[in-house]
Amino acid sequence: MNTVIGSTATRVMDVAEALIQQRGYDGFSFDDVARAVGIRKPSVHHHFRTKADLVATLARRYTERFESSLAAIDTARRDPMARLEAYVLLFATTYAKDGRLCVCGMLGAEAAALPAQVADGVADFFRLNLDWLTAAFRDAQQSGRVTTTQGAEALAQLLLSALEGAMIVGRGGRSSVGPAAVGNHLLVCLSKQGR
Amino acid sequence: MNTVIGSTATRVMDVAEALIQQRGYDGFSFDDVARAVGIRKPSVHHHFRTKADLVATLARRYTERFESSLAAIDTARRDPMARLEAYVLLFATTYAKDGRLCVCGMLGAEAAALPAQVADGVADFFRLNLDWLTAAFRDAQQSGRVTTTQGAEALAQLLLSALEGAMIVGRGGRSSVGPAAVGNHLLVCLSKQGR
DNA sequence: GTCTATATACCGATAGAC
DNA sequence: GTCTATCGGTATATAGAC
Repeated sequence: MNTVIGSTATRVMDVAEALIQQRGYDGFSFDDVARAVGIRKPSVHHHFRTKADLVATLARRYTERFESSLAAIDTARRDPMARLEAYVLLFATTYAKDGRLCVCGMLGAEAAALPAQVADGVADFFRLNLDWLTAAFRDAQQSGRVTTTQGAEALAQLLLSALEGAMIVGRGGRSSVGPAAVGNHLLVCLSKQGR
Repeated sequence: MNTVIGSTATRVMDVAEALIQQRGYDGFSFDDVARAVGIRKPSVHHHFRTKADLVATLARRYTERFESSLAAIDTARRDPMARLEAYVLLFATTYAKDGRLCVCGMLGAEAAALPAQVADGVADFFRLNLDWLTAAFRDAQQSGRVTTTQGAEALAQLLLSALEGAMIVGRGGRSSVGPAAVGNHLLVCLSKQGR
């Protein structure tokens, strides 16, 4: 009996995900994953034929989990601003765990050097987020909680960019400021009260 | 007589800089640089003993050039909003050239896996930018062009994060939206007119 | 499903000739 | 300043035994 939770394939994805968030696609190897999981390198290949397979699968899982979180926010919150604040919290929670970056933020930076199937998965993540945020900002504007004349699509791009960028600036600048502070400051600026 | 402009060391840095902006620190090799410059791998080592030396030197040059650009903006523009718009243009110009990322944005994402001397250079870049932006936003607030109640330091973090993030979201999401659009939208939201 | 062993290629870096 | 040759290490990936 093994006390480690989850199948080997799941544990491989968990470890690879954390390594990508800290070091990027080119910054980790199958051997790194194998050591952390407690198996040998060829055993990793048994579960994922290539590195591209592993990361593409892992990116899809990441996006699906995000999709679930967005659905949960829609269910739990009615107020548009509360939904946007909950969205910021998704990024803040990731970053709070050892300064981990968004998986697709890290991969997005490396997109020009990624296998096509991985880059496709990254694009899907951003599309999902922008669509959800656009709807959320449209609601916020219609309810009068956000009064800028900017379009909802532009506000979605702005918030997503600010959150992804805050992780990188926070890490690179060794700052205590992260996506939580940056995201909430932006929401205050956009809301009626911030003026 | 050689028609290529600049010393070999300069050309090595130019090529390495472009490779970092497209692929990141772990995404290029001395051999890649050598081929592009038209020399052999050991000749690159003659100019820069290690990869860390090369990238740290290149990052310093990048920051110094940015510092010159900021000084030029201060000289050419008096209006605080015009200065901020010119700042956005610095990122937009970089991104407009084949979708290149900010050197220190890319390296910032990889910071956890970088040699110390490189990570130090990245932190210097962000510190320089945040200091300049903080002063610019303070001026903009004192002149009444920016009326949010948020502190200038927070607004500096917000704009820098939005610009760095816009490059990554634009690249990863294969979007036509980049730092120019995102940065200018933010400035409109923060300015008196945008309300 | 995991292992040992291995193929093949590339990495950063160095020695030493020209 | 550039080269050929090479070192030692590691990368992704596969073959085949258990």
